[in-house]
Amino acid sequence: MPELPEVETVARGLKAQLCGRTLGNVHLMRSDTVHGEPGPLCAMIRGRTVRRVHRRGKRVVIELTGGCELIIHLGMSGQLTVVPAGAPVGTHTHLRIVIPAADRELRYRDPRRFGGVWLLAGGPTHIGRRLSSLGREPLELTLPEFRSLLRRRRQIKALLLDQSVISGLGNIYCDEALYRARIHPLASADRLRIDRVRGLLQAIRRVLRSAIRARGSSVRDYRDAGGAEGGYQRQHQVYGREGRPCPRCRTGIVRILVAGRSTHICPRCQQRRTRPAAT
DNA sequence: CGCATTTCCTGGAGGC
DNA sequence: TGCCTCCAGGAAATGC
Repeated sequence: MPELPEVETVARGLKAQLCGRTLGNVHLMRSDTVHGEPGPLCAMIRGRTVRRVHRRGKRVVIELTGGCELIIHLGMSGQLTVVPAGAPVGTHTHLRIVIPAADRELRYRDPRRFGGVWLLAGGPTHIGRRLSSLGREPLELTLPEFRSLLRRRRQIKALLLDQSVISGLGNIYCDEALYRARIHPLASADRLRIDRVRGLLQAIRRVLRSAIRARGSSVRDYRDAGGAEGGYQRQHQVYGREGRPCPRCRTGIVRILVAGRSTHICPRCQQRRTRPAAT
């Protein structure tokens, strides 16, 4: 499930392959994967050159000349790869963009179709407005900013998963960060003491940075821009480890449901506690 | 407002 | 082997 570290890894891989390249023909096999500006996608992007590739939240952003951008959301099972032009086309490949000078293709494949591609035009200001509903980048948050985001009476995990608040965390990294910070996912965000808030921000940063270093988590479908798996799943301490011992205290990891998501906790390390009443 | 539930979609896992 | 059901989850919509 591509979250921030996976999308960052994909974006970095694409950057190396795409920056400075001019795009050629576009083969759109499933038209409902593309949204945004009207008009034939091919006509809109053919001949444009890739200026920059980066990540915003869980989205890959490919900036093209002429003030237009391709935004790709990988959903659950989306893969963006650059392959030799003649490589066999896998099932559920919805979009191919030829890179003529490199004799390669950018391919977008998404079996479960939770992802999508947006073509945005009209220059940076217009595009910025369209992306303005995305929340803050977790790796850029300061402690005071994080504190202010947490001043709401919401389950902490539900808040962390809310992309309009913080953009980039998904189920895996929420569970891993809450475990490392020893916070119960159902704890109310506005009742966490400052030391817990500090610890949580630190845990989020550490988990995300380690996961980026390991090139993401390949639990099921995730592959990077070169088709390779990530390695961070080997460092998961709670996610997908129901029944196995907590790395800290050996208590069995338990799976509960929070915000409609399966959630993995150590019942001993992550106890629900309420703040003592003020006297 | 917040939270639970449902929807979209498909492949893989497990039951029989 | 084959068929069925269930499950995973990001995000948006709906209901309470």
